[in-house]
Amino acid sequence: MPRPGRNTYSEQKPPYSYISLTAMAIQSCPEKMLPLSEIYKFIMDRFPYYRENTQRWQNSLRHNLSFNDCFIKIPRRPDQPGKGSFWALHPSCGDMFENGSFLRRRKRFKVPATPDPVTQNKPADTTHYLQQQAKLRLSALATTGTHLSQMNNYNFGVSPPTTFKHPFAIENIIARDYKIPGGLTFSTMQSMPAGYQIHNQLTTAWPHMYNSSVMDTAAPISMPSAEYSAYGVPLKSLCHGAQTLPAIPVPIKATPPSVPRLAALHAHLPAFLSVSPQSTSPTPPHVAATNSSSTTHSMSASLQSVAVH
DNA sequence: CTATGTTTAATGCGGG
DNA sequence: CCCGCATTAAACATAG
Repeated sequence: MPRPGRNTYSEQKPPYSYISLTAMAIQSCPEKMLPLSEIYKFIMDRFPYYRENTQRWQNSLRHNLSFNDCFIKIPRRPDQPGKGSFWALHPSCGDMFENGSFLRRRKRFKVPATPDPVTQNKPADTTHYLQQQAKLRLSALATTGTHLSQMNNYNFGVSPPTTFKHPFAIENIIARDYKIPGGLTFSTMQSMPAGYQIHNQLTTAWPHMYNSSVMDTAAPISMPSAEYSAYGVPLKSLCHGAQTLPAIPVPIKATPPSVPRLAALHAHLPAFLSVSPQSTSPTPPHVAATNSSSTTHSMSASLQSVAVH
């Protein structure tokens, strides 16, 4: 019998699917991308339920990452130590939980079936496609100052990068809530449409989520480097602002059906736009050297020990 | 070797 | 009841 304590609630299974949990984790960090291990950590840090049976749910989680198109892999730069890639959300997957339920999406996000304007013999579309890509990258550059490391064939689809954020957009849930000592949170409550009330309760009361102070200390589950993002971009520029674009992660989804033309794509773009890790790395050497992987897990560790009891 | 990824298959569950 | 999404298990590949 779970004794009536603070943990009673916390150990129940959170009302989120692995997909939403993962999305939360990813959205929670400024870079909008995380390595697998950090995703695990995020989840375990705030949802005690997932501190057990790790083998089971982590396998499921990995399955989800690979299986769902809404997650994309971002390669590590050579100067990024560690195993595995970073995981990010597909730029055009939008708010997958607009329907309000974090357990079940109304529709599985499927990458626009790779209409493969390239593979298909559609020269007209192809050029358009390429132009789109170029534009995307340019705007990315303009807003974030990011230099892209690797462009792969990747379909952004037509849907815009989602400008308006739902009150229940993952960002808003994750967004550090402005806590009041009482444990309540300010959110967009006041102006919340009636239909959202129920969920709003969720966002305010999260019995499953470790919030208080934990959020504040453990939230910056940032990369080993606190100064630079995965691409050596100063975090400050990417940081904060849910509106910041997802750091324009450059996906590397190993889109199965060949991608021969990618090389061609590169060729058509200004060199600085299509910098691949292998090719001339524009990254100043000092950037890489600045921080080693001296990750600091101390905080969360102590927190966990607290929660265990 | 372990962590990370990819895939397939079975099963559960909810909504239309 | 069927379809589609989610969960779980498990085999297998690969990278560090």
